[in-house]
Amino acid sequence: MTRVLVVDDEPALLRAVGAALKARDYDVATAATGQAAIDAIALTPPDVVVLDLGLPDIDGIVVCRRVREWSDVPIVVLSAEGSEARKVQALDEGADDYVTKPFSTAELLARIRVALRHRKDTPSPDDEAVLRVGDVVVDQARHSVEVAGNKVELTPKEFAFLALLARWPGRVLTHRTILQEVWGPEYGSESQYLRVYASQLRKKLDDDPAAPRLITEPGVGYRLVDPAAEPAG
Amino acid sequence: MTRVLVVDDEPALLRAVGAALKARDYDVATAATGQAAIDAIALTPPDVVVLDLGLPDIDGIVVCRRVREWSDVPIVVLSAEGSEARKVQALDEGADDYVTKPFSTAELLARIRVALRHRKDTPSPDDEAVLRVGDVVVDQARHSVEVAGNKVELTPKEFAFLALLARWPGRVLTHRTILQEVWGPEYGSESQYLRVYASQLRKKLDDDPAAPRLITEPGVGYRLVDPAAEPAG
DNA sequence: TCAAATATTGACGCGATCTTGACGACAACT
DNA sequence: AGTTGTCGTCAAGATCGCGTCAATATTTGA
Repeated sequence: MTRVLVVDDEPALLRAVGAALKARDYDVATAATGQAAIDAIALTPPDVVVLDLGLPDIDGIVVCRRVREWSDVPIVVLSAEGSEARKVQALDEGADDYVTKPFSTAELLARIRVALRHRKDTPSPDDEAVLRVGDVVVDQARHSVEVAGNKVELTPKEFAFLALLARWPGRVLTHRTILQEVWGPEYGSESQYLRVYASQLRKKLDDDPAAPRLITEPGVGYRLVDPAAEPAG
Repeated sequence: MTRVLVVDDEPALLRAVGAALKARDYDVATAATGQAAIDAIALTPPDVVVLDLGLPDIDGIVVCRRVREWSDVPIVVLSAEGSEARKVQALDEGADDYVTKPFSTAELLARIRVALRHRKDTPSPDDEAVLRVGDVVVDQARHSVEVAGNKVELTPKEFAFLALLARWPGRVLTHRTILQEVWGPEYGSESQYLRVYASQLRKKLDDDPAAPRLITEPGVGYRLVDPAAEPAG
């Protein structure tokens, strides 16, 4: 769940903002002082911080600066002061937004959503989902398989079977595990399927019985040999 | 140099904001209408956009939404309207900040700095408005598509489907992913839609079964072939 | 409001894929 | 040697997913 840390010394405001956030299913933590806020952020980093500038111990802007030394957590500043200089200072010290009191709850929530959007992890293209086991290349993004440079056409179940083995190179996967991963959780004992598909895979992978890629572990399951791990084998 | 696009239909405001930005060594571009803004962002993507909501042609919030279809460029909204509902809507439609007129120049500049700070954090996803995959050209800003130089008319859903595939050239997008991106988060199992739209797209793209552009990955999803990535096919 | 464009849903044929049963090979154990 | 159980292989039938067309509902725009 999304964690929000609300920092303010007025219990009334904490209660109001906290309730609004909880109603939206956020996980809310609170702090009443600057030091408590810094400790809380360090101990259990929230996804976003709502920070009142008027704290009894440390100036809110200093809290911003201190936190920014080691954390990029989004900070939404609340303040009764509308002073332009103060706004500029807070924003330049690392605050991501500045809301002047009195503010509307709906607006604060919207600005919190914006802050969270910024921290949203990018669905980066760097998750190279290409598995290589020996001369077998399984590209999970393209759902394509190559063996020794030659493209191999696999059916959906064949692909799922091979990809599963390729994710655990050299490791034995039990009949039960394979069935549940490929066929679904309700399967587990239909090992005839495995024999059929292992056979088809060996055929399509052009597997040489003298130097097999797909190994049967009798009574247990199957594995894909990993030349990188056991060059002697 | 850092590029800022300022969008407003009041010359006075353009001049004032433009001057303040230029004095800080920003590279300033301007647009007076929503359409001009969208075109400018597509043509020469700025590092941040300052967008007035009160435009003569398209509503500023719609501009936000349109731009967000393909770009993550930070948008700082300006508005004379202080209405809470409008603020929330703009922020939820993709605006990163909302400044109510009259505003202080210093504050606007500080908020622009914040927006730029965010931009740096996200290295650079693909903010390309025009996608090219083989001989298919998808202009996300104009919602137009060309195949081998010929314009193709697509319905909104057809366009969204194709643009999604074009954003991930060569990659398989699962049925579920496509449904959620094109139809909405509440969809996920209506794969009949996909068959209908894939069929229509193939027809409109004049797809040759012998050299298909739109590939079905049985049991998984669809992908657009990327000749640049796999010339061997 | 009406007409056109678009989206949704149902029906159906086709082909690939999956499932199932049968059978022989092989090894371990009795 | 016989028995038993697992494995590999094959092939026939059942099933499922896909593409396609068309009818209906809904939305959009004038």
